[in-house]
Amino acid sequence: MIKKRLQASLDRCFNRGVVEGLWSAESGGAYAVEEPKQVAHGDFSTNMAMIVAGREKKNPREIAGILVGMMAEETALVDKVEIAGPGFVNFFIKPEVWHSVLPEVCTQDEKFGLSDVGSGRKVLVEFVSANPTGPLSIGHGRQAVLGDAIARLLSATGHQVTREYYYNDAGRQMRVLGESTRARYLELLDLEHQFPEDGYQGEYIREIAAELKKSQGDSLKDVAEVTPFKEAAEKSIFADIEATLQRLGIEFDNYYNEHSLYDAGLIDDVVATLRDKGLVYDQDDAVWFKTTEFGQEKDRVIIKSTGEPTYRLPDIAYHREKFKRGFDWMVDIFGSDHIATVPDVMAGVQALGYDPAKVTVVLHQFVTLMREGKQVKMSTRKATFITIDELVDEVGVDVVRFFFLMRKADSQLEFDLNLATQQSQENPVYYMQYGHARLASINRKAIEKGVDRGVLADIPLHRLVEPEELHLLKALAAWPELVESAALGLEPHRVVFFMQDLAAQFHSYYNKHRVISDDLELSQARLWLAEGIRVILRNGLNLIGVDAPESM
RNA sequence: GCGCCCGUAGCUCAGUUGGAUAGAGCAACGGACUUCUAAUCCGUCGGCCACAGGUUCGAAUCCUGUCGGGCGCACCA
Repeated sequence: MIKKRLQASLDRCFNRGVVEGLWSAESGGAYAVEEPKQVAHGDFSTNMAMIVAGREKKNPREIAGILVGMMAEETALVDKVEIAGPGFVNFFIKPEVWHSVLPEVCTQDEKFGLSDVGSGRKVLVEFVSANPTGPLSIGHGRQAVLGDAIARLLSATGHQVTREYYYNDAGRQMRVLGESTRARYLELLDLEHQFPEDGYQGEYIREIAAELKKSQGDSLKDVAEVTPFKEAAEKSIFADIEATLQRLGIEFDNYYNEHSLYDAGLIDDVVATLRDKGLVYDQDDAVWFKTTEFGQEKDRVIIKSTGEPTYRLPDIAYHREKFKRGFDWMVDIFGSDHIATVPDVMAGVQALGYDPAKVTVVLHQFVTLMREGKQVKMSTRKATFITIDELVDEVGVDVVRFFFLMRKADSQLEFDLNLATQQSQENPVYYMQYGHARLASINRKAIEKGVDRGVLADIPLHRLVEPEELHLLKALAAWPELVESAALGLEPHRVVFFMQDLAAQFHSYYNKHRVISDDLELSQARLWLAEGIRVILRNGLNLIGVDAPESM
């Protein structure tokens, strides 16, 4: 929030320079305000003089000098302005400005950090989208948590978010699922059966078959159709998936069935539209989409010679529907193994006359589970498969969510089970939760001791003079901007890192200074500082869907 | 062979649209509990940011190439 105020001041100076003919408007927006790593370089710093000087072919320090003169008039905000290095302009913010942050944090409370940068834009976040052929895997879990956190961030920043789960219950996969279920069913009845070669071997299929036997007896033994088995399996598996997601604290606004695209004739319509545009042709009994027109190496089949569409076609039709449904921004969250579909869908979107720039694909890399320093091998076919449910059973929801959000999406994620199960010390989840619990504990202690923190407006916040205190206040002030950029960049891991840093600052402060002391005024000021930190920690934990405990 | 992602401390990873002396956790070693929660803190050790060029006031960040790892490259999804 302070950074934005400074940015605004700087923009005014820049514009003034334009009006006064000191420089042209060209370099507007190209300069940055950042927080220097070195305290000696002030609270904020800008490279504006260097950027302007570069365009104007002038000496950066000369431009910086003009800027310093202008900014020195911003006395409400700035204490001191300095030129440094090759032409940086460093700003030292007045302490009372940092103090003024605290009432805003505490008054806005849960709302502090929320913004309306999204200005009500309609965003569709599509994630998980696993077909109901089995329990959610660890990889799905990462995607689920990532998508959920992104959706939370977007909601927090004034976007109108719809969470959608797209699935297909009609393809070959599902037929095999039905056949696998039937085989297990017949097996239970001691009847002759043949298990499909590429069938689903998981234990859950046996359970579904057992349920079927219980409810239907042997009445299905002569049914030629695979449908009842498929439907029973789908229903059961979907119920499990939803239960798993619910455990993780994830709810969808909408489940979109691929099949509905066929029912509504939208698949045929896409083909017809593309054909009209001359972007589709027939060859070898198949229908091809001229993806080469969109910079790809070769054209792709969208309808097989069997008459069945490939996955590309419904994907394209689905994305067209997203546009038609009026979304301003579509965020697709995919595992990296789906990377091949991205260019095809984008080409399709573009071919149909929509703007592919409105679709952002977040690709996440795989998760490797580590136990005792060794990778846990997983195979869908074999029994070594670990589900997200089992992982939650072992380490709990908070740890699972936190670990999945600790890394940026496009790096591979190593999930260390030994670390995750540790209830103490190294486990970074507890570090932040402990911080929150500690803060809550301070409040309880103050009440116990009869130290009333008083009314915020009357508290002498200028008593907060320690470097650690100003540093903490600075962090609180940075929270709204952090949320904003994490949201727009679709990067929840930045929230995690920010909070770890804040928690570290607090723990350090706690060990160095006492909040409650004989000095009532100072105690009150510090109690409110503690409250401010607690607000941010809690808001942050809420944002990533991790519990903020009052005590541990 | 081609495309995308990654390569930063012994390990796991951060590093905001290029910014000033590259950070954190873990591991290792040494310290701090009669005082608000020691699930904490403080200190020490640890780096040719894979490699080589280029772009410029300035590169871990951008461009090109090389090497190494992951994921794709179907008339599977």
